[in-house]
Amino acid sequence: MVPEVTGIDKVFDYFVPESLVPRVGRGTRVRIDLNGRRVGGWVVAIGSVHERSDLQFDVDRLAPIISVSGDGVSPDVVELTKWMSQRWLGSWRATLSSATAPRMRSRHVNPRHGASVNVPEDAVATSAQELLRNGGGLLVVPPTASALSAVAAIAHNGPVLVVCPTQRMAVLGAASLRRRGFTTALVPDDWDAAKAGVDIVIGARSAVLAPCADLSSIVVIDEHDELHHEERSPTWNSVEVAQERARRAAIPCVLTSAIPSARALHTLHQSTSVVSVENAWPRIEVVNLDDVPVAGSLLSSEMLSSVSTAGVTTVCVLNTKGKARLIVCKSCRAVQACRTCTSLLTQTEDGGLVCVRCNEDAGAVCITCGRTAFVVAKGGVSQLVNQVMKSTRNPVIEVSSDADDSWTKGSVFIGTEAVLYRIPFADAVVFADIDRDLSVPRLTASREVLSLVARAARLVGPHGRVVLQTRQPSHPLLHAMSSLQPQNEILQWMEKDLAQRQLFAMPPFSFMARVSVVSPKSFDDMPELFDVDIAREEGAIIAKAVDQAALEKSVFVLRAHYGTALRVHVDPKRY
DNA sequence: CGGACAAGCTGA
DNA sequence: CAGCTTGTCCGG
Repeated sequence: MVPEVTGIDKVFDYFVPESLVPRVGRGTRVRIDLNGRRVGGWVVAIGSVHERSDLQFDVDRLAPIISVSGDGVSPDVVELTKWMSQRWLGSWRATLSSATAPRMRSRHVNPRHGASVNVPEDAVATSAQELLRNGGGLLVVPPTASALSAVAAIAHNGPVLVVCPTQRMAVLGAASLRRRGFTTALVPDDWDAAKAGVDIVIGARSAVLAPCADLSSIVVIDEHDELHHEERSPTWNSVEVAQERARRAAIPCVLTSAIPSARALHTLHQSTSVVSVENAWPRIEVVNLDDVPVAGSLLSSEMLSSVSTAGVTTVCVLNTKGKARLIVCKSCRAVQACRTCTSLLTQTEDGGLVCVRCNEDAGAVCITCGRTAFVVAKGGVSQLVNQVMKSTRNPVIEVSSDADDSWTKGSVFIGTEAVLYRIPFADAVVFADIDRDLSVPRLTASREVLSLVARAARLVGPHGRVVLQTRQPSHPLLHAMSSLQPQNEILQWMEKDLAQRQLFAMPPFSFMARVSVVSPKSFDDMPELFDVDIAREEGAIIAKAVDQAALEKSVFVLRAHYGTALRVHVDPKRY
Protein backbone atom coordinates (compact mmCIF):
# COMPACT_ATOMS: atom_id res chain seq x y z
CA MET A 1 0.00 0.00 0.00
CA VAL A 2 1.39 3.41 -1.02
CA PRO A 3 -0.48 6.19 0.84
CA GLU A 4 -1.40 9.34 -1.06
CA VAL A 5 0.33 11.68 1.35
CA THR A 6 3.09 14.00 0.24
CA GLY A 7 6.19 13.67 2.36
CA ILE A 8 5.84 9.94 2.85
CA ASP A 9 7.57 7.74 0.31
CA LYS A 10 7.06 4.34 1.87
CA VAL A 11 5.12 1.15 1.34
CA PHE A 12 2.89 0.03 4.24
CA ASP A 13 1.30 -3.34 4.96
CA TYR A 14 -2.42 -3.65 5.56
CA PHE A 15 -4.87 -6.45 6.10
CA VAL A 16 -7.55 -7.10 3.48
CA PRO A 17 -10.86 -7.99 5.18
CA GLU A 18 -12.61 -11.06 3.82
CA SER A 19 -15.49 -8.98 2.42
CA LEU A 20 -13.15 -6.83 0.30
CA VAL A 21 -10.96 -9.64 -1.07
CA PRO A 22 -12.85 -9.93 -4.39
CA ARG A 23 -12.51 -6.21 -5.07
CA VAL A 24 -8.88 -5.67 -4.10
CA GLY A 25 -6.03 -6.29 -6.51
CA ARG A 26 -2.75 -4.76 -7.54
CA GLY A 27 -3.36 -1.09 -8.41
CA THR A 28 -6.75 -0.79 -6.62
CA ARG A 29 -7.43 2.52 -4.91
CA VAL A 30 -8.35 2.10 -1.28
CA ARG A 31 -8.88 4.14 1.89
CA ILE A 32 -6.90 3.35 4.99
CA ASP A 33 -6.08 4.63 8.45
CA LEU A 34 -2.53 5.92 8.73
CA ASN A 35 -1.37 7.15 12.09
CA GLY A 36 -4.90 8.30 12.97
CA ARG A 37 -5.50 9.95 9.62
CA ARG A 38 -7.88 8.62 7.02
CA VAL A 39 -6.13 8.73 3.64
CA GLY A 40 -6.33 7.22 0.16
CA GLY A 41 -3.70 5.04 -1.41
CA TRP A 42 -2.82 2.39 -3.96
CA VAL A 43 -2.43 -1.34 -3.45
CA VAL A 44 0.92 -2.19 -5.03
CA ALA A 45 1.24 -5.82 -3.99
CA ILE A 46 -0.96 -8.59 -2.59
CA GLY A 47 0.26 -11.59 -0.67
CA SER A 48 -0.41 -13.94 2.19
CA VAL A 49 1.23 -13.07 5.53
CA HIS A 50 2.77 -16.54 5.63
CA GLU A 51 4.79 -15.71 2.53
CA ARG A 52 6.28 -12.65 4.21
CA SER A 53 9.44 -13.18 6.22
CA ASP A 54 10.32 -9.47 6.29
CA LEU A 55 7.45 -8.32 8.53
CA GLN A 56 9.14 -6.69 11.51
CA PHE A 57 6.08 -6.90 13.77
CA ASP A 58 3.19 -9.11 14.81
CA VAL A 59 0.60 -9.91 12.21
CA ASP A 60 -2.22 -8.82 14.56
CA ARG A 61 -0.81 -5.29 14.49
CA LEU A 62 -1.89 -4.99 10.85
CA ALA A 63 -4.69 -2.46 10.37
CA PRO A 64 -7.46 -3.33 7.93
CA ILE A 65 -8.22 -1.59 4.66
CA ILE A 66 -11.29 0.57 5.30
CA SER A 67 -12.86 0.67 1.85
CA VAL A 68 -12.28 0.33 -1.87
CA SER A 69 -12.60 3.61 -3.79
CA GLY A 70 -12.04 2.71 -7.42
CA ASP A 71 -10.09 0.69 -9.96
CA GLY A 72 -6.99 2.83 -9.71
CA VAL A 73 -4.13 1.72 -11.92
CA SER A 74 -3.76 -1.44 -14.00
CA PRO A 75 -1.15 -3.94 -12.71
CA ASP A 76 1.30 -3.42 -15.59
CA VAL A 77 1.19 0.36 -15.07
CA VAL A 78 1.83 -0.12 -11.33
CA GLU A 79 5.14 -1.72 -12.31
CA LEU A 80 5.82 1.06 -14.81
CA THR A 81 5.24 3.79 -12.19
CA LYS A 82 7.70 2.01 -9.89
CA TRP A 83 10.28 2.11 -12.68
CA MET A 84 9.57 5.83 -13.23
CA SER A 85 10.15 6.65 -9.57
CA GLN A 86 13.53 4.91 -9.76
CA ARG A 87 14.53 6.39 -13.12
CA TRP A 88 13.77 9.99 -12.05
CA LEU A 89 14.55 9.53 -8.35
CA GLY A 90 11.15 10.66 -7.13
CA SER A 91 8.34 9.28 -5.00
CA TRP A 92 6.25 6.35 -6.12
CA ARG A 93 3.23 8.23 -4.80
CA ALA A 94 3.75 10.98 -7.39
CA THR A 95 4.03 8.63 -10.37
CA LEU A 96 1.04 6.53 -9.22
CA SER A 97 -0.90 9.75 -8.92
CA SER A 98 -0.09 10.67 -12.54
CA ALA A 99 -1.35 7.26 -13.65
CA THR A 100 -4.68 7.52 -11.85
CA ALA A 101 -7.87 8.55 -13.63
CA PRO A 102 -9.41 11.77 -12.41
CA ARG A 103 -12.75 11.32 -10.67
CA MET A 104 -15.25 12.36 -13.32
CA ARG A 105 -18.10 10.95 -15.32
CA SER A 106 -17.08 9.48 -18.62
CA ARG A 107 -18.43 10.36 -22.01
CA HIS A 108 -19.91 7.56 -24.01
CA VAL A 109 -17.67 6.30 -26.81
CA ASN A 110 -18.55 3.57 -29.28
CA PRO A 111 -16.53 0.43 -28.65
CA ARG A 112 -13.67 -0.60 -30.86
CA HIS A 113 -14.86 -1.87 -34.19
CA GLY A 114 -11.51 -2.95 -35.54
CA ALA A 115 -9.49 -1.08 -38.10
CA SER A 116 -11.81 -1.34 -41.05
CA VAL A 117 -10.53 2.05 -42.12
CA ASN A 118 -8.39 2.36 -45.23
CA VAL A 119 -4.72 2.92 -44.64
CA PRO A 120 -3.62 6.31 -45.98
CA GLU A 121 -1.20 6.09 -48.88
CA ASP A 122 1.04 9.08 -48.30
CA ALA A 123 4.77 8.98 -47.63
CA VAL A 124 4.34 9.32 -43.88
CA ALA A 125 2.00 6.34 -43.67
CA THR A 126 4.28 4.17 -45.81
CA SER A 127 7.34 4.95 -43.71
CA ALA A 128 5.40 4.41 -40.48
CA GLN A 129 4.35 0.94 -41.59
CA GLU A 130 7.89 0.08 -42.58
CA LEU A 131 9.13 1.26 -39.18
CA LEU A 132 6.42 -0.78 -37.46
CA ARG A 133 7.53 -3.92 -39.28
CA ASN A 134 11.04 -3.32 -37.94
CA GLY A 135 9.78 -3.10 -34.37
CA GLY A 136 9.49 0.67 -34.03
CA GLY A 137 11.95 3.56 -33.96
CA LEU A 138 12.24 7.18 -34.95
CA LEU A 139 10.21 8.68 -37.79
CA VAL A 140 11.53 12.02 -39.03
CA VAL A 141 8.45 13.82 -40.36
CA PRO A 142 8.78 17.37 -41.72
CA PRO A 143 6.98 19.96 -39.58
CA THR A 144 4.20 20.74 -42.03
CA ALA A 145 3.40 17.09 -42.84
CA SER A 146 0.78 15.42 -40.67
CA ALA A 147 2.04 12.81 -38.25
CA LEU A 148 -1.58 11.62 -37.96
CA SER A 149 -1.09 9.63 -41.16
CA ALA A 150 1.48 7.61 -39.23
CA VAL A 151 -1.01 7.06 -36.42
CA ALA A 152 -3.70 5.98 -38.89
CA ALA A 153 -1.35 3.52 -40.59
CA ILE A 154 -0.22 2.06 -37.27
CA ALA A 155 -3.75 1.86 -35.83
CA HIS A 156 -4.57 -0.51 -38.66
CA ASN A 157 -2.53 -3.16 -36.85
CA GLY A 158 -4.36 -2.87 -33.52
CA PRO A 159 -5.12 -0.45 -30.69
CA VAL A 160 -2.56 2.31 -30.42
CA LEU A 161 -1.72 4.74 -27.64
CA VAL A 162 -0.84 8.24 -28.90
CA VAL A 163 1.06 10.72 -26.74
CA CYS A 164 0.99 14.41 -27.79
CA PRO A 165 2.94 17.33 -26.30
CA THR A 166 -0.22 19.36 -25.66
CA GLN A 167 -3.82 18.55 -24.83
CA ARG A 168 -4.85 20.95 -27.59
CA MET A 169 -3.06 18.82 -30.17
CA ALA A 170 -4.65 15.68 -28.67
CA VAL A 171 -8.14 17.20 -28.97
CA LEU A 172 -7.58 18.17 -32.62
CA GLY A 173 -5.93 14.83 -33.37
CA ALA A 174 -8.78 12.86 -31.81
CA ALA A 175 -11.34 14.80 -33.86
CA SER A 176 -9.39 14.27 -37.07
CA LEU A 177 -8.88 10.53 -36.47
CA ARG A 178 -12.56 10.14 -35.62
CA ARG A 179 -13.43 11.74 -38.96
CA ARG A 180 -11.23 9.16 -40.64
CA GLY A 181 -13.42 6.45 -39.11
CA PHE A 182 -11.46 5.35 -36.04
CA THR A 183 -13.00 5.00 -32.61
CA THR A 184 -10.97 7.20 -30.28
CA ALA A 185 -10.75 7.84 -26.57
CA LEU A 186 -9.40 11.23 -25.55
CA VAL A 187 -7.82 10.85 -22.13
CA PRO A 188 -8.31 11.77 -19.37
CA ASP A 189 -11.96 12.49 -20.37
CA ASP A 190 -12.71 9.12 -21.99
CA TRP A 191 -10.70 7.02 -19.50
CA ASP A 192 -13.36 4.31 -19.22
CA ALA A 193 -13.64 4.00 -23.00
CA ALA A 194 -9.87 3.63 -23.25
CA LYS A 195 -10.07 0.78 -20.77
CA ALA A 196 -13.03 -0.83 -22.53
CA GLY A 197 -11.32 -0.78 -25.93
CA VAL A 198 -11.05 1.65 -28.84
CA ASP A 199 -8.83 1.94 -31.92
CA ILE A 200 -6.90 4.94 -30.63
CA VAL A 201 -6.29 6.27 -27.12
CA ILE A 202 -4.89 9.80 -27.38
CA GLY A 203 -3.87 12.50 -24.91
CA ALA A 204 -1.07 14.66 -23.57
CA ARG A 205 1.88 13.55 -21.44
CA SER A 206 0.05 11.47 -18.83
CA ALA A 207 -1.77 9.54 -21.58
CA VAL A 208 1.33 7.36 -21.71
CA LEU A 209 0.07 5.85 -18.42
CA ALA A 210 -3.55 5.50 -19.54
CA PRO A 211 -5.23 2.13 -19.94
CA CYS A 212 -5.56 0.78 -23.48
CA ALA A 213 -7.27 -2.53 -24.05
CA ASP A 214 -5.20 -4.87 -26.26
CA LEU A 215 -2.47 -2.24 -26.61
CA SER A 216 -0.43 -3.13 -29.67
CA SER A 217 1.80 -0.08 -30.24
CA ILE A 218 2.66 3.37 -28.86
CA VAL A 219 3.25 6.55 -30.89
CA VAL A 220 4.81 9.72 -29.48
CA ILE A 221 4.18 12.88 -31.54
CA ASP A 222 6.84 15.62 -31.66
CA GLU A 223 9.24 13.63 -29.54
CA HIS A 224 11.63 16.60 -29.24
CA ASP A 225 9.05 18.86 -27.58
CA GLU A 226 9.98 20.06 -24.09
CA LEU A 227 6.38 19.61 -23.01
CA HIS A 228 6.90 15.84 -22.90
CA HIS A 229 8.93 16.61 -19.79
CA GLU A 230 7.15 16.97 -16.44
CA GLU A 231 8.30 20.14 -14.68
CA ARG A 232 7.56 19.02 -11.16
CA SER A 233 9.61 16.35 -9.48
CA PRO A 234 9.84 13.52 -10.43
CA THR A 235 10.64 15.12 -13.78
CA TRP A 236 9.62 12.15 -15.89
CA ASN A 237 9.53 12.25 -19.66
CA SER A 238 6.66 10.67 -21.57
CA VAL A 239 8.98 9.69 -24.44
CA GLU A 240 11.13 7.47 -22.27
CA VAL A 241 8.11 6.13 -20.41
CA ALA A 242 6.52 5.23 -23.75
CA GLN A 243 9.65 3.34 -24.78
CA GLU A 244 9.80 1.50 -21.46
CA ARG A 245 6.10 0.62 -21.54
CA ALA A 246 6.48 -0.70 -25.08
CA ARG A 247 9.60 -2.67 -24.14
CA ARG A 248 7.82 -4.31 -21.19
CA ALA A 249 4.78 -5.16 -23.31
CA ALA A 250 6.99 -6.31 -26.22
CA ILE A 251 5.25 -3.99 -28.66
CA PRO A 252 6.68 -1.39 -31.07
CA CYS A 253 7.12 2.26 -30.10
CA VAL A 254 7.30 4.92 -32.82
CA LEU A 255 8.59 8.44 -32.11
CA THR A 256 7.88 11.22 -34.59
CA SER A 257 9.65 14.56 -34.94
CA ALA A 258 10.99 16.96 -37.56
CA ILE A 259 13.90 17.85 -35.30
CA PRO A 260 14.66 14.75 -33.22
CA SER A 261 16.17 15.16 -29.76
CA ALA A 262 19.81 14.28 -29.19
CA ARG A 263 18.67 11.38 -27.03
CA ALA A 264 16.43 9.93 -29.76
CA LEU A 265 19.15 10.29 -32.39
CA HIS A 266 21.73 8.71 -30.13
CA THR A 267 19.66 5.73 -29.00
CA LEU A 268 17.70 5.07 -32.19
CA HIS A 269 20.27 5.75 -34.90
CA GLN A 270 19.86 2.16 -36.10
CA SER A 271 16.11 2.46 -36.59
CA THR A 272 15.39 5.82 -38.14
CA SER A 273 13.13 6.54 -41.10
CA VAL A 274 13.39 9.92 -42.74
CA VAL A 275 10.24 10.86 -44.62
CA SER A 276 10.92 13.15 -47.53
CA VAL A 277 8.01 15.24 -48.70
CA GLU A 278 8.37 17.94 -51.37
CA ASN A 279 8.50 21.48 -49.95
CA ALA A 280 7.74 20.19 -46.49
CA TRP A 281 9.59 23.06 -44.88
CA PRO A 282 8.56 26.63 -45.72
CA ARG A 283 11.14 29.02 -47.08
CA ILE A 284 13.45 30.04 -44.24
CA GLU A 285 15.32 33.30 -44.89
CA VAL A 286 18.25 34.57 -42.89
CA VAL A 287 18.52 38.37 -42.75
CA ASN A 288 21.71 40.08 -41.68
CA LEU A 289 20.80 42.83 -39.22
CA ASP A 290 24.09 44.58 -39.96
CA ASP A 291 22.66 45.35 -43.42
CA VAL A 292 19.79 47.35 -41.93
CA PRO A 293 20.72 50.98 -42.67
CA VAL A 294 19.51 52.36 -39.33
CA ALA A 295 21.94 51.15 -36.66
CA GLY A 296 20.24 49.10 -33.98
CA SER A 297 16.92 48.87 -35.84
CA LEU A 298 15.20 45.55 -36.26
CA LEU A 299 13.09 46.71 -39.23
CA SER A 300 14.71 44.97 -42.17
CA SER A 301 13.23 45.34 -45.64
CA GLU A 302 12.11 41.69 -45.40
CA MET A 303 10.16 42.41 -42.23
CA LEU A 304 8.72 45.62 -43.62
CA SER A 305 7.49 43.97 -46.81
CA SER A 306 5.64 41.33 -44.79
CA VAL A 307 4.04 43.57 -42.17
CA SER A 308 2.94 46.20 -44.67
CA THR A 309 1.30 43.94 -47.26
CA ALA A 310 -2.48 44.10 -46.93
CA GLY A 311 -4.12 40.76 -46.09
CA VAL A 312 -0.87 39.13 -44.98
CA THR A 313 -0.82 37.85 -41.39
CA THR A 314 2.59 38.29 -39.80
CA VAL A 315 3.84 37.10 -36.44
CA CYS A 316 6.91 38.85 -35.01
CA VAL A 317 8.77 37.10 -32.24
CA LEU A 318 11.14 38.99 -29.97
CA ASN A 319 12.52 37.26 -26.92
CA THR A 320 12.98 39.64 -24.02
CA LYS A 321 12.68 37.34 -21.08
CA GLY A 322 15.49 35.52 -19.36
CA LYS A 323 19.11 36.44 -19.41
CA ALA A 324 19.53 36.41 -23.17
CA ARG A 325 22.35 38.79 -23.92
CA LEU A 326 24.26 39.50 -27.05
CA ILE A 327 27.76 40.83 -26.58
CA VAL A 328 28.79 43.18 -29.39
CA CYS A 329 32.11 45.01 -29.74
CA LYS A 330 31.62 48.75 -29.22
CA SER A 331 34.00 49.74 -31.98
CA CYS A 332 33.79 47.11 -34.76
CA ARG A 333 30.27 45.75 -33.94
CA ALA A 334 31.46 42.14 -34.17
CA VAL A 335 29.34 39.59 -32.30
CA GLN A 336 31.49 37.78 -29.77
CA ALA A 337 31.43 34.05 -30.49
CA CYS A 338 33.56 31.13 -29.32
CA ARG A 339 36.52 30.30 -31.62
CA THR A 340 36.21 26.56 -31.13
CA CYS A 341 32.48 25.89 -31.16
CA THR A 342 31.04 29.13 -32.68
CA SER A 343 28.38 29.49 -29.96
CA LEU A 344 27.89 32.97 -28.53
CA LEU A 345 29.96 34.12 -25.60
CA THR A 346 28.54 35.46 -22.37
CA GLN A 347 30.01 38.14 -20.16
CA THR A 348 31.03 37.40 -16.59
CA GLU A 349 30.62 39.92 -13.78
CA ASP A 350 34.23 41.06 -14.04
CA GLY A 351 33.85 41.77 -17.76
CA GLY A 352 35.54 38.62 -19.06
CA LEU A 353 34.09 36.54 -21.88
CA VAL A 354 33.36 32.84 -21.50
CA CYS A 355 31.88 30.09 -23.64
CA VAL A 356 29.25 28.17 -21.70
CA ARG A 357 29.37 25.38 -24.21
CA CYS A 358 33.00 24.36 -23.94
CA ASN A 359 33.45 26.11 -20.59
CA GLU A 360 36.39 28.04 -21.96
CA ASP A 361 37.70 31.45 -20.92
CA ALA A 362 37.87 33.66 -24.02
CA GLY A 363 39.62 36.58 -22.35
CA ALA A 364 38.24 40.13 -22.37
CA VAL A 365 39.15 41.42 -25.81
CA CYS A 366 37.13 41.55 -29.02
CA ILE A 367 37.70 38.48 -31.15
CA THR A 368 38.17 40.52 -34.33
CA CYS A 369 39.60 43.95 -33.43
CA GLY A 370 41.15 43.33 -30.02
CA ARG A 371 39.47 46.21 -28.22
CA THR A 372 37.97 45.74 -24.77
CA ALA A 373 34.72 47.74 -24.82
CA PHE A 374 31.48 45.89 -25.39
CA VAL A 375 27.80 46.76 -25.51
CA VAL A 376 24.87 44.51 -24.65
CA ALA A 377 22.13 44.57 -27.27
CA LYS A 378 18.71 45.32 -25.83
CA GLY A 379 15.23 46.58 -26.68
CA GLY A 380 11.79 45.21 -25.93
CA VAL A 381 8.50 44.19 -27.53
CA SER A 382 6.71 47.49 -26.95
CA GLN A 383 9.51 49.40 -28.67
CA LEU A 384 9.16 47.11 -31.69
CA VAL A 385 5.37 47.51 -31.65
CA ASN A 386 5.78 51.29 -31.89
CA GLN A 387 8.23 51.04 -34.76
CA VAL A 388 6.08 48.60 -36.72
CA MET A 389 2.92 50.67 -36.21
CA LYS A 390 4.59 53.65 -37.88
CA SER A 391 5.38 51.61 -40.97
CA THR A 392 2.14 49.80 -41.74
CA ARG A 393 -1.60 50.34 -42.05
CA ASN A 394 -2.30 46.74 -40.95
CA PRO A 395 -3.56 46.34 -37.39
CA VAL A 396 -0.68 45.70 -34.97
CA ILE A 397 -1.48 43.61 -31.90
CA GLU A 398 0.86 43.10 -28.96
CA VAL A 399 0.29 39.59 -27.68
CA SER A 400 0.95 39.37 -23.96
CA SER A 401 0.29 36.51 -21.61
CA ASP A 402 -3.03 37.96 -20.42
CA ALA A 403 -4.26 39.06 -23.86
CA ASP A 404 -7.53 37.90 -25.39
CA ASP A 405 -7.07 35.61 -28.36
CA SER A 406 -8.58 37.78 -31.07
CA TRP A 407 -7.08 36.45 -34.27
CA THR A 408 -7.87 38.41 -37.40
CA LYS A 409 -6.49 37.86 -40.85
CA GLY A 410 -4.09 40.48 -42.08
CA SER A 411 -2.89 41.57 -38.65
CA VAL A 412 0.61 41.85 -37.28
CA PHE A 413 1.06 40.01 -33.99
CA ILE A 414 4.08 40.90 -31.89
CA GLY A 415 5.22 39.19 -28.74
CA THR A 416 7.67 36.85 -27.09
CA GLU A 417 7.92 33.23 -28.25
CA ALA A 418 4.58 32.60 -26.52
CA VAL A 419 2.83 34.08 -29.60
CA LEU A 420 3.74 30.93 -31.51
CA TYR A 421 1.44 29.02 -29.16
CA ARG A 422 -1.40 31.55 -29.21
CA ILE A 423 -1.86 32.35 -32.90
CA PRO A 424 -3.53 29.58 -34.97
CA PHE A 425 -2.19 30.52 -38.41
CA ALA A 426 0.12 33.03 -40.07
CA ASP A 427 1.53 33.70 -43.54
CA ALA A 428 4.92 34.71 -42.16
CA VAL A 429 6.83 34.48 -38.92
CA VAL A 430 9.68 36.94 -38.34
CA PHE A 431 12.14 36.32 -35.53
CA ALA A 432 13.13 39.94 -35.01
CA ASP A 433 16.39 39.08 -33.25
CA ILE A 434 17.08 35.36 -33.15
CA ASP A 435 20.49 36.06 -31.56
CA ARG A 436 18.74 36.72 -28.27
CA ASP A 437 17.61 33.11 -28.25
CA LEU A 438 20.85 31.74 -29.68
CA SER A 439 22.85 33.58 -27.04
CA VAL A 440 20.97 32.34 -24.00
CA PRO A 441 23.74 31.05 -21.74
CA ARG A 442 22.66 27.43 -21.92
CA LEU A 443 23.99 24.47 -23.82
CA THR A 444 20.51 23.73 -25.07
CA ALA A 445 20.10 27.19 -26.67
CA SER A 446 20.55 25.98 -30.28
CA ARG A 447 18.01 23.22 -29.87
CA GLU A 448 15.55 25.62 -28.28
CA VAL A 449 15.92 27.85 -31.36
CA LEU A 450 15.42 24.89 -33.65
CA SER A 451 12.27 23.99 -31.78
CA LEU A 452 10.93 27.53 -32.16
CA VAL A 453 11.64 27.60 -35.88
CA ALA A 454 9.98 24.20 -36.38
CA ARG A 455 6.91 25.52 -34.59
CA ALA A 456 6.94 28.62 -36.77
CA ALA A 457 7.24 26.39 -39.84
CA ARG A 458 4.12 24.50 -38.81
CA LEU A 459 2.31 27.80 -38.19
CA VAL A 460 2.94 29.15 -41.67
CA GLY A 461 2.64 25.86 -43.54
CA PRO A 462 4.66 24.76 -46.58
CA HIS A 463 3.92 27.90 -48.60
CA GLY A 464 4.58 30.45 -45.90
CA ARG A 465 7.82 32.11 -44.97
CA VAL A 466 9.97 32.25 -41.89
CA VAL A 467 12.47 35.09 -41.47
CA LEU A 468 15.38 34.85 -39.05
CA GLN A 469 17.06 38.18 -38.31
CA THR A 470 20.59 37.91 -36.98
CA ARG A 471 23.98 39.51 -36.72
CA GLN A 472 25.70 36.21 -37.35
CA PRO A 473 24.32 35.02 -40.71
CA SER A 474 27.01 32.35 -41.01
CA HIS A 475 26.02 30.56 -37.80
CA PRO A 476 26.01 26.85 -38.74
CA LEU A 477 22.49 26.24 -37.48
CA LEU A 478 21.03 29.29 -39.29
CA HIS A 479 22.89 28.21 -42.38
CA ALA A 480 21.43 24.71 -42.16
CA MET A 481 17.88 25.93 -41.65
CA SER A 482 17.98 28.37 -44.54
CA SER A 483 19.23 25.86 -47.11
CA LEU A 484 17.05 24.44 -49.85
CA GLN A 485 17.02 21.04 -48.15
CA PRO A 486 16.63 22.08 -44.52
CA GLN A 487 15.66 18.62 -43.30
CA ASN A 488 18.91 17.03 -44.46
CA GLU A 489 21.06 19.98 -43.39
CA ILE A 490 19.47 20.06 -39.94
CA LEU A 491 20.09 16.35 -39.45
CA GLN A 492 23.71 16.89 -40.45
CA TRP A 493 23.98 19.77 -37.98
CA MET A 494 22.57 17.40 -35.36
CA GLU A 495 25.25 14.82 -36.07
CA LYS A 496 27.90 17.44 -35.30
CA ASP A 497 26.00 18.59 -32.23
CA LEU A 498 25.88 15.00 -31.03
CA ALA A 499 29.62 14.55 -31.58
CA GLN A 500 30.27 17.71 -29.57
CA ARG A 501 28.03 16.51 -26.76
CA GLN A 502 30.02 13.31 -26.66
CA LEU A 503 33.29 15.26 -26.57
CA PHE A 504 32.15 17.33 -23.59
CA ALA A 505 30.35 14.42 -21.87
CA MET A 506 26.99 16.13 -22.06
CA PRO A 507 23.58 14.43 -22.26
CA PRO A 508 22.74 11.95 -23.72
CA PHE A 509 26.31 10.86 -22.92
CA SER A 510 25.98 11.75 -19.25
CA PHE A 511 23.29 11.94 -16.59
CA MET A 512 22.42 15.16 -14.81
CA ALA A 513 20.32 16.27 -11.89
CA ARG A 514 19.56 19.71 -10.56
CA VAL A 515 19.42 19.45 -6.79
CA SER A 516 18.27 22.07 -4.31
CA VAL A 517 17.37 22.18 -0.62
CA VAL A 518 14.66 24.20 1.07
CA SER A 519 15.75 26.61 3.78
CA PRO A 520 16.88 26.65 6.51
CA LYS A 521 19.11 23.89 5.15
CA SER A 522 21.83 24.77 2.70
CA PHE A 523 24.64 23.15 0.76
CA ASP A 524 27.21 24.63 3.15
CA ASP A 525 27.49 21.29 4.91
CA MET A 526 27.19 19.12 1.83
CA PRO A 527 28.53 15.59 2.25
CA GLU A 528 31.32 14.45 -0.04
CA LEU A 529 30.17 12.87 -3.30
CA PHE A 530 32.07 10.51 -5.56
CA ASP A 531 32.04 9.95 -9.33
CA VAL A 532 30.02 13.11 -10.02
CA ASP A 533 30.86 16.58 -11.32
CA ILE A 534 29.33 19.33 -9.23
CA ALA A 535 28.53 22.75 -10.71
CA ARG A 536 27.04 25.40 -8.47
CA GLU A 537 24.09 27.46 -9.58
CA GLU A 538 22.01 30.07 -7.83
CA GLY A 539 20.32 28.16 -5.01
CA ALA A 540 21.02 24.77 -6.54
CA ILE A 541 23.74 22.43 -7.71
CA ILE A 542 23.98 20.50 -10.94
CA ALA A 543 25.35 17.01 -10.50
CA LYS A 544 26.65 15.24 -13.59
CA ALA A 545 27.73 11.62 -13.81
CA VAL A 546 28.78 9.36 -16.65
CA ASP A 547 26.34 6.67 -15.61
CA GLN A 548 22.93 6.59 -14.01
CA ALA A 549 24.10 4.46 -11.08
CA ALA A 550 26.69 7.01 -9.94
CA LEU A 551 24.11 9.80 -10.05
CA GLU A 552 21.65 7.64 -8.16
CA LYS A 553 24.23 6.90 -5.46
CA SER A 554 24.99 10.61 -4.99
CA VAL A 555 21.32 11.52 -4.68
CA PHE A 556 20.94 8.68 -2.17
CA VAL A 557 23.77 10.15 -0.06
CA LEU A 558 22.25 13.65 -0.28
CA ARG A 559 18.79 12.37 0.61
CA ALA A 560 20.15 10.58 3.67
CA HIS A 561 21.75 13.87 4.73
CA TYR A 562 18.99 16.38 3.96
CA GLY A 563 15.86 14.22 4.16
CA THR A 564 12.67 15.73 2.81
CA ALA A 565 14.30 19.15 2.37
CA LEU A 566 15.99 17.82 -0.77
CA ARG A 567 14.48 18.59 -4.19
CA VAL A 568 15.74 16.53 -7.10
CA HIS A 569 15.20 17.27 -10.79
CA VAL A 570 16.76 14.52 -12.89
CA ASP A 571 17.44 15.45 -16.57
CA PRO A 572 16.85 19.20 -16.23
CA LYS A 573 15.28 20.19 -19.54
CA ARG A 574 17.51 23.20 -19.97
CA TYR A 575 21.13 23.26 -18.90
C1' DC B 1 2.24 15.31 5.73
C1' DG B 2 1.15 15.86 10.66
C1' DG B 3 1.51 14.15 15.37
C1' DA B 4 4.64 12.80 19.22
C1' DC B 5 8.31 13.59 21.69
C1' DA B 6 12.92 15.37 23.14
C1' DA B 7 16.09 18.93 23.62
C1' DG B 8 17.02 23.81 23.93
C1' DC B 9 15.80 28.69 25.18
C1' DT B 10 13.45 32.23 28.05
C1' DG B 11 11.60 34.70 31.85
C1' DA B 12 10.26 35.26 36.60
C1' DC C 1 10.52 24.87 35.97
C1' DA C 2 6.36 25.83 33.09
C1' DG C 3 5.72 27.30 28.52
C1' DC C 4 7.23 27.78 24.20
C1' DT C 5 10.05 26.98 19.94
C1' DT C 6 12.77 23.99 17.01
C1' DG C 7 14.28 19.66 15.36
C1' DT C 8 13.91 14.72 14.45
C1' DC C 9 11.52 10.61 13.93
C1' DC C 10 7.84 7.65 12.31
C1' DG C 11 3.47 5.74 10.54
C1' DG C 12 1.61 -1.01 9.12
